[in-house]
Amino acid sequence: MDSQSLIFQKFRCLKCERRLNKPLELKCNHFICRDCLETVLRNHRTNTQCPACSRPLGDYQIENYTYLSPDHYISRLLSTFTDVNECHTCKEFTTVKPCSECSKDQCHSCSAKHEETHLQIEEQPNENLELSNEELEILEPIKSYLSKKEFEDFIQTARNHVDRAILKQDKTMVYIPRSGSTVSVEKTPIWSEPEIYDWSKHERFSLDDIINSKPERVRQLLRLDFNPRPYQIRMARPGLAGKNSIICLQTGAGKTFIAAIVAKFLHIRSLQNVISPSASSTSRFKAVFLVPIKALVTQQCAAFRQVFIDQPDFILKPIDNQVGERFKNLYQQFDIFFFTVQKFANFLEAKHADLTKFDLVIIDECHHCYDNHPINSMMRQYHRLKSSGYTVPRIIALTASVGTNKKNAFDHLVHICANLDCLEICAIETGLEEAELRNSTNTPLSDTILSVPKEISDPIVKALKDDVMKAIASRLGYDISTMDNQKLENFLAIEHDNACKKNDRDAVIGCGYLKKFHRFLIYYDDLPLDECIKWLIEGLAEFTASNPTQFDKFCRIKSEEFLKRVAIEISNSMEVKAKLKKLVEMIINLHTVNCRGLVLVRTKFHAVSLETFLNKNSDLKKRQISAGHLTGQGSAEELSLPGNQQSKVLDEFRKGTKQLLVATGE
DNA sequence: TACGTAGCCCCACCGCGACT
DNA sequence: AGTCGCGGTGGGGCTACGTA
Repeated sequence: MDSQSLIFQKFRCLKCERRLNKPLELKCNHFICRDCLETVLRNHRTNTQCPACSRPLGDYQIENYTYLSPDHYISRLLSTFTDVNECHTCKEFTTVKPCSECSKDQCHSCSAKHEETHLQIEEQPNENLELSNEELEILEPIKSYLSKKEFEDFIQTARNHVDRAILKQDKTMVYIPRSGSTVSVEKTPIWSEPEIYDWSKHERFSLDDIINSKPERVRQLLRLDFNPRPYQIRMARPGLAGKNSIICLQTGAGKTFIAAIVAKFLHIRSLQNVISPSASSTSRFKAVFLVPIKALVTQQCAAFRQVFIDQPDFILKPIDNQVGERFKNLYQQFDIFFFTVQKFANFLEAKHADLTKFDLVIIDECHHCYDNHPINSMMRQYHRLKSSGYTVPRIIALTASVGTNKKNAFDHLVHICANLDCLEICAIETGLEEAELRNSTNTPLSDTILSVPKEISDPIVKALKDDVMKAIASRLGYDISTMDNQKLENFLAIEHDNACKKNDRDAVIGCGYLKKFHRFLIYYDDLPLDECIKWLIEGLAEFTASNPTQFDKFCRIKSEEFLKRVAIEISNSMEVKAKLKKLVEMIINLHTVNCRGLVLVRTKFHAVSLETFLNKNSDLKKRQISAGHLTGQGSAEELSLPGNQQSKVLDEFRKGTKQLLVATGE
């Protein structure tokens, strides 16, 4: 790095790693962008620290910053070097010029190459692609990796994939036509290859023996105890051939087995190489399987053990305690590792593990590889290593939902491909494979949307809105009569904040009451009255101050009036809500021996109270249907379920002591 | 328990184009 | 010129999840 770069290094923001924008000097003499400091303060709230030296920043207030005065040397220097910034292509901090086409900063050495990419795009007369400027911008980073032909193929594949994924009628399937696919390898159908490599006569087998063999043969060669499906073999091809690939397949279609087949092949071959004295490679094959959540570690590990059934000792069993330093020993002993991605990222960070020492990284649920997700931070390290000339592991990425989680599917897919360094997208082909998949997996028989008539004005809602809430609001000078749910929610949140800042006790209390009532109305929209009332009474208990003001008393009287009113309504034996009736009806209709049901709801409270409601229902009791609830561990509420209770509920559900599961998570 | 990562839903807002 | 509908965007508020 030349001296210029070293100086500019100093102008980097500690947080965003770009050139300082509105620089602020912290007490520890480190510099940071104003916006970045605000982010730090907002996100860390209590434990704010300088990103460089970890000195506490607790006494900083967003409102109190003074910008560095213009005569400060950093500001002065920055204003002199307006043409200094990070080069968009090589990421070096140096003198740059904005590109005349896309106005992205380019350094002197990159600008020519960069301009070429625009020329190439202009040359493409292919009107089928119809890329917008935004799309071209997205594609820019990956363009430099690819030849023109590869780039076109890639776009075509991405386009087809997205179109198919969006237009598909059957939501359980994702298609990708072979013609436009970048899976450009062998065109020979798997079945038509007559010659089969005979494992019994030779102790070695090659790549071709796997990719061109019938399932039975692959089973024999890889010593599996099941027949892989033909599409699984086809989708394993890029991986077997040493290419990074994204395997896009619906849940339950055997993504994990595809990865396992690749891993097993490479593993067997590496063992042969280790044994053979003439072999160039002397190290054993190492792979790591990364999953986003803990529960998947066990699940995927079990799937791998099924594939490595003859050599399970190479697979590290899931370990839930701290590994840390011990990882180095484990690395020697085992060949296949399973981790949550966060854990693995931590190992890398702490230098317990070294990415370059792995031959294969399998990334489950790879659609998360985006923005600041831990998977992506690991991939950033991968890219850094790759660009510095290190040998990096190959990637096999698994997902069921690429291109669907973000607002712009195309953008998402391309980002995922770029982030994962994958140019191959493997998905089910229309025709034979599609039919096969349909036969071998459980697909929904039907989906139905049931409509429930809107409830006609409920006396309880009316009483709360028109009487109680209105009265409290008008005392505070709010007009909430015209606000709908969302607006009111936002309004109350803001007013509550303001009141806290101003230390306006009455307004804080009032907003507190209104928020509770509003929440109650939202819950009551879906849930049985008794559960909601129970929740409300518990919630209102927090407003019993020791020395109540006039306004406190007013609010309390109002809410007591309301609760009395509700008690009367309940004693008049109100009808069960239409929605809930329909739910019970549906459960009874669909119920058969040994079947299970899953009810998905929005909040934890929904889950818990719906469970109670269902378990109380006499019609369900008669049929011996009982429900359990499953929520996340979340933060410190009594409604959260700790991990062990989660598995307990799931166990009951599997065993069949509970046939219904009410769970959060949409 | 606190924190930081993420997604989803809803609404307000904006710009655009078609229509009156 | 004004109105309407549409689609995209951004913010607020909620959630789940893993880690320390």
